[in-house]
Amino acid sequence: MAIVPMAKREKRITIYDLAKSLNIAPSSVSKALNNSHAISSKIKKMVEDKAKELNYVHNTNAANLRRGFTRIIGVIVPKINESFFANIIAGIEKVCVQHQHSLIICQTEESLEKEVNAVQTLIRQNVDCILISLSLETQSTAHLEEIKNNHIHFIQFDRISPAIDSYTVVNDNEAASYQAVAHLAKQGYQNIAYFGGPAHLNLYQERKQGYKNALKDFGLTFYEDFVKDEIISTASGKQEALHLLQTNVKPDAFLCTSDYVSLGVLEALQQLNLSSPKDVGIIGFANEMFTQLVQPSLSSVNQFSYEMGEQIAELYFSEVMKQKEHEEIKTIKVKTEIVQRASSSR
Amino acid sequence: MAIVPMAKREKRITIYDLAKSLNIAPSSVSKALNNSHAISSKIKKMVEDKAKELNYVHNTNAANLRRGFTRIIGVIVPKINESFFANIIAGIEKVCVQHQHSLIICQTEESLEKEVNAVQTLIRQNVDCILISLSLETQSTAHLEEIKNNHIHFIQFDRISPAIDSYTVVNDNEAASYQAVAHLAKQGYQNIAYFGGPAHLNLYQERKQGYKNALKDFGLTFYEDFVKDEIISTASGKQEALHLLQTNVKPDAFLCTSDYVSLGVLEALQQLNLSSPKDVGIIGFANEMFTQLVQPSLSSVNQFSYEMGEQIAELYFSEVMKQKEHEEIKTIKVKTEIVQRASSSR
DNA sequence: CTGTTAGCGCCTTCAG
DNA sequence: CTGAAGGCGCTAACAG
Repeated sequence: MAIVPMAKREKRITIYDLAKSLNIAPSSVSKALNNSHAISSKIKKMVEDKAKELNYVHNTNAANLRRGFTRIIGVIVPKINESFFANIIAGIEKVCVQHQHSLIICQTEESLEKEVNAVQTLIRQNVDCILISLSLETQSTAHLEEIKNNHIHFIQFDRISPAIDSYTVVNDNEAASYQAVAHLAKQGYQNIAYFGGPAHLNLYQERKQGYKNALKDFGLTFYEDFVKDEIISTASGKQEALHLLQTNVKPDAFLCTSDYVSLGVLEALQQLNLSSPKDVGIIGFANEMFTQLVQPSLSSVNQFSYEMGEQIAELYFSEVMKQKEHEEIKTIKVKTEIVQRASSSR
Repeated sequence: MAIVPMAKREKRITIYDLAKSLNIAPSSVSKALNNSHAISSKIKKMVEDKAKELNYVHNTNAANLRRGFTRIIGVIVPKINESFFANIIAGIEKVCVQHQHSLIICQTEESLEKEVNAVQTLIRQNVDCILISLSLETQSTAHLEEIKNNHIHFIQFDRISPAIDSYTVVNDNEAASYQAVAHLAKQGYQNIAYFGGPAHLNLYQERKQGYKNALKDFGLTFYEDFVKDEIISTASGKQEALHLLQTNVKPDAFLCTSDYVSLGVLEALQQLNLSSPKDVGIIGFANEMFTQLVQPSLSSVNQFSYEMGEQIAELYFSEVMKQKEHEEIKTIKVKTEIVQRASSSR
């Protein structure tokens, strides 16, 4: 019985094949395909045509290995499917495509362990740059040092650690928070509570600071009990609001660092038969889609997440990429805007 | 004046460095690092320790080039920041991490041109598999053929083209739509309109078919004018609803293939001083977060997007990856569920 | 402007 | 189980 030969998997077309069939040198083919100026437009044309004819596909991998860089950017976020981060990724992607770069995306699900793994993976993939927003768990930065040690550029955004030197792109959180409180104060609210996230994150410290500063500037009383640092979900927002609203000295407004928390506060009000904005003012952060759809509509700080994504990527292409090591690093502040809706308008 | 030498950029540590410093062969190092069985655990240990000591970083690029595959999966979606797709991506990512694979993400922004480019890019990157949901514009499939020609696995999901053979992961759109109409009928609605997307997409054809079948089975009248195929935004939903609700024979319910369209219908009702569910029933698709927050809350078909993402990836790892070419392909249907809320409960 | 040469770092034969 | 050799496909450096 005859042995049936394996279907031979046709070999990939390489620049050598093109070179051979055109009787020129492989390096010339390479130059032609890379649009080098050191090649005649005649050869360029020949090569392009032949490449099309033979269905040549450039092997990015081989080129990467040879060149030492990849035109790939790694992005690490806590959750891909949180609209704030999804928007940022979309913005980054848009700009990266313009610059012919690809994007590898990792999510940490708020776990330091996964964040460390993600960094590892991206380093091994030889990405040119890592764009990262830290997980809630992250307090150490050894893994970020690894990025530097491997001479990979990196930019922190939104949830950053000041413990490590890097380019950063953030909102002006202190100012945003200040403005939110100022807004509440102007609407006549006097006892303003702050529901923020874990204080080890810069971001929340700044928001708290802006809150405190505004209280002082507007002559409002600061109540230690009104300041909560671990409120980041609808459930915890509701629970804590229920608690505070049944004490002696109660808040008449809430500054929440997340719209989801605002939602929880709103639920608490409904349960207590209080109404917003009449009894209690609410303002959140992120300007999620749903804030304009609930009753009453929720005021929020628009963080311009999509634009933040664009700016992160643009920062990379305009400066970081070109930069020699040990140059001056830079922080970009992305504008914010108070979106006043029903929940804080009285 | 002396010439200052450039800071020499220390060279990357390779398996050769490890081999040299341990007095063994590079191939042994490779085997050790890859957990080959053809190596003693003694050497394995030595190598691992030395790798740690010298901060060795595996160069995935070089390995990819040599091996011919990359453990990278490419994902192409219309929009990263649409929650349906964001959830799918998140689900895919979760499973890929478990299998030590990375994800390159591209968005087409509903443009065929960008879709073609994305496919190109991913092919050049030597991804092992492409997971794709088509743009609204996509009617040709030449670029998908290219994927096959380059022997790259691929799976279509949600917005698929039947014009090309491939694994697919979709909802049972016809059944979902049928159940939605059945639900409306049971609630006593009789004149049910259908607001769908472009009919060249399979997905919408199926939903329309399910709608038609249900009308028939429940003895409801089919009005040609109640069927619209290009309604995919809140604005167009509102506009078309305003139109239909001011004709002689008006619908008393709307099946919308998107929650955003449902929202538009709701706006139209408010403008016409009609109320839902009393006057008009509404049900949408996707079970977006906001559907439970608006007044009245909106019924919707839950498509289990995150789970769909997981299943797509699992399909790849459990079958597609292992498959020889020209084997039987397969379609996975992801369950759906009618989420009944106020807008269709009377 | 074109061609030659020499690796990038790794993995996979195949010998021993 | 270990080692030697070769090449994945490309580009950069240099020579002509």
